Amino acid sequence: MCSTYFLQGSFMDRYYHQGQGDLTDILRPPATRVPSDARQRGLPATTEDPNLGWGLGEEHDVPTIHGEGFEDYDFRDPFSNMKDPLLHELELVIPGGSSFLGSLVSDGSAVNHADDGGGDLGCNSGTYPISMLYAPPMPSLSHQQDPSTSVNVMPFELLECPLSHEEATNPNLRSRLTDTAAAMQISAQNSSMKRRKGQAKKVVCIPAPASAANGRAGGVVVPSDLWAWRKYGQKPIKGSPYPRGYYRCSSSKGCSARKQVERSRMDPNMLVITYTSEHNHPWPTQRNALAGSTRATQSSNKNNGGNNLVPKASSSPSPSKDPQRRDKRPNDAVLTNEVVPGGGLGAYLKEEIEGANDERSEEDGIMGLDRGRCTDEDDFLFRDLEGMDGGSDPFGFLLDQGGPNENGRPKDGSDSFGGFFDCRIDFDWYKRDRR
DNA sequence: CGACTTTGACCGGCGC
DNA sequence: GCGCCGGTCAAAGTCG
Repeated sequence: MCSTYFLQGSFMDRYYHQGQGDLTDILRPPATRVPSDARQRGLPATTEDPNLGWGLGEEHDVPTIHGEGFEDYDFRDPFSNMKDPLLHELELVIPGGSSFLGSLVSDGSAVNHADDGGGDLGCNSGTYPISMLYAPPMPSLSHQQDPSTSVNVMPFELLECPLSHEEATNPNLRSRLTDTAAAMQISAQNSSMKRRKGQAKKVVCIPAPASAANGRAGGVVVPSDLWAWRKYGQKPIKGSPYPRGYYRCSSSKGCSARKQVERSRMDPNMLVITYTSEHNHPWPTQRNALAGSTRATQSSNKNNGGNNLVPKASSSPSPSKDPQRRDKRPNDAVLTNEVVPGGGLGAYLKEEIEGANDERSEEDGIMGLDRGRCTDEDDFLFRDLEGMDGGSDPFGFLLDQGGPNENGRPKDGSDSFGGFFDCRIDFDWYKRDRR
């Protein structure tokens, strides 16, 4: 059996809605409410609950859950032996600085709420699930029995999977949750993960410029990280209508850090960013980050940087016989870097994905996207992106608040990803079976 | 000039 | 062995 664990939290909303937001607000989980019948339900009243083990002496956000099935949630189990799970993993993994593989404790009795027909999965108004930990049934990651806990210790690769608010709250869509997990599994198994065992890899799912997609004005927060990235490829991905962009670190020559950015196939409002390898250089200074970044900002204002608007001259070789190589890279995604002068934390990641609402046949959607199309909605998205507050660092939660040390590493010695886990976020945990 | 993006070609792993 | 697929390379073009 394979269980999928959902993390749910509202920190993104909280952070976004706070505008620039003080990182300390993210690093420190705020006191929040607990269901009045928490005791009857066996829920922890506060994070002091030793079974929950947050250990911060503050209440944390236990979501309001409506409908049947909620009784099946047991926040004390299977995490009864864990401290903050993310940080637990951090302790296990980060010191090596090269792997995000760890163990997640499961009692093997997770409940599948995707099929229970119950009501609200548990999203408070204005919150949405952030991510999902998925335990891929990889041969090398078979379950192990932990004799001390009598529960299954399920190695997992940290995947944070798209889960939209709508998916979480709409019972009709909830069956897709398991599909999402499956899609992530397929993606993972098809990816270099399988070919590069042991390579550090982290998948982060973050909200895309959802307000643009939703047509809401303003307030778009686009993820950024400290590093400067240069796009070196884009490919359509089988099974996904959205292409995947490939980026490598341009902050320093010879840096092997890479990331892949794609829009979630399940929720176009979510971005799935996959980081691989590590930076072998100090965090870029603002000056470094600025290098070569201005054009990206400008080009994004013109849809795609210009190339796709003016068809490339016939200098390109003739199309390949390989159907995959035949004009299969739609300009669906444009992700560029933007640096915030004085912002202190470097490059924005700007993104536009075209065709999020396109209705395509699978064949067309995956293999035959028209190149160079750009919808009014995309224009709107760009306008929205331009309206971002340049002084904010919307992705700063990924970074250790203390910044890097002289070696370019976060002060705690973790790798560049570690800062992400340094953030204490009031996650709520759900467990869910995946069949 | 040097940064960027775009995009067809190339490469290697994997399944059949 | 072949084809599919994901990841990368590199030429071409853009931009400040």
